[in-house]
Amino acid sequence: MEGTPTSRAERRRRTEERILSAARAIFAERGFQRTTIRAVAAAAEVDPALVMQYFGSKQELFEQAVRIPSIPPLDGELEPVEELLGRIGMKMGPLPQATVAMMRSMLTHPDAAEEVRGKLDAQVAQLADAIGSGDAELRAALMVSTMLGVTIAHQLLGLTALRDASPERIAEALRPSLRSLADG
Amino acid sequence: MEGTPTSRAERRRRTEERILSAARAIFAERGFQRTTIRAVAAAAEVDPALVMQYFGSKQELFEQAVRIPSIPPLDGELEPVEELLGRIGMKMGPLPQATVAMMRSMLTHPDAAEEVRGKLDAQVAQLADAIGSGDAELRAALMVSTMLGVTIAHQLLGLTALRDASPERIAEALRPSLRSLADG
DNA sequence: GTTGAGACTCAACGACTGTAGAGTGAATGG
DNA sequence: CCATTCACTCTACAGTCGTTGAGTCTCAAC
Repeated sequence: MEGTPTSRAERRRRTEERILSAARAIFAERGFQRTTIRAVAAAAEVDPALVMQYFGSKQELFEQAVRIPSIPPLDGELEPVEELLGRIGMKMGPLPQATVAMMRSMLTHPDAAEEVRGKLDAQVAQLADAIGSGDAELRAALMVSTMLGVTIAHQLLGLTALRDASPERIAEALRPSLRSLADG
Repeated sequence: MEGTPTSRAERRRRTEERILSAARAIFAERGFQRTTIRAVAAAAEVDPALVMQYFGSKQELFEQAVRIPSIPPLDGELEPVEELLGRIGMKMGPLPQATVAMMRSMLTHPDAAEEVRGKLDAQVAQLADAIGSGDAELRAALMVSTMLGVTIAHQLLGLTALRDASPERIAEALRPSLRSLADG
């Protein structure tokens, strides 16, 4: 009968996911340096040595935990600028923990900085392509930077004026500003 | 004859300043956690114990080293919005190391986060006052967040599209966007 | 010149960290 | 039923950190 619900492979998979999930949460809350293998292990109800056995090193655990989603400040697959502006609201909503972990570490962990810079650069290039005109790259970079700043202020720092504001309200207030950057 | 150029008090003052300067530089480069009392002491060519003797703790060293300047993304003493927009260029120039240290630590060091949040909140309130209309506070917060994001992308992350851009060009490209936030 | 203060260093502590290796016990496969 | 695999734990090492207390050496005051 297809074995107990917990076969060996299945148990392993679940433990691994439990560790990754705990890691994401703690990395997101404290950043790379202040996150401890022991803390992750405790949150996952597992021995610290097991974390090492599965992921090899703290750095690799971070990479695995943070992998997958893209940085949302202004992502979008070659969508026209107008369409993108219409979707800012969604991009202002709650972020995946992996993204928060990445952003929280980016100013103090060189690898995270490199990763974020790369992703943002890609968004800039893509957006500049959609804009087209003269100094499109600069203006695209400012659009991405704006989204980055608002996201940080809203989600990571918790500016009081933004803390209570709904994503929709923020998006609405922000749209003209971004449009003026896109149009030039 | 007013004594040799290095009186006792004078020597002490200089050593203290040398430590503070080294601390500012290293805190700015690595953030709070990754900065080591030993590294600061080495950079100041001093024994680590002396740093403790002068400042009591790493946390106090940080506070003293980072004290003084205000967070510049959008500071200004009750100046009218237009005047402020005219001065964005200056605010986009190179930052004081103390400010960089503060910003670099703000996502991973709770005390730095609290400090930055407080200063930015104050700027928001001040700016909202200058704007006046309906949802002035939200729009002021978005202006401050925008400056924050551009500053981070430019000075801390080094987005390639912004890295080479002069402060003046950035300011010029950014002005319409900020104006649209200020006007509503 | 002697004394005392004060700038500064030496050596070490205890705590915490990432990490490694040997071990345990259950479940798997023959 | 037995041998082996494998998820998992125990224990410990080596390094680094913030921090401390006792010391040294130099200069100023009497």
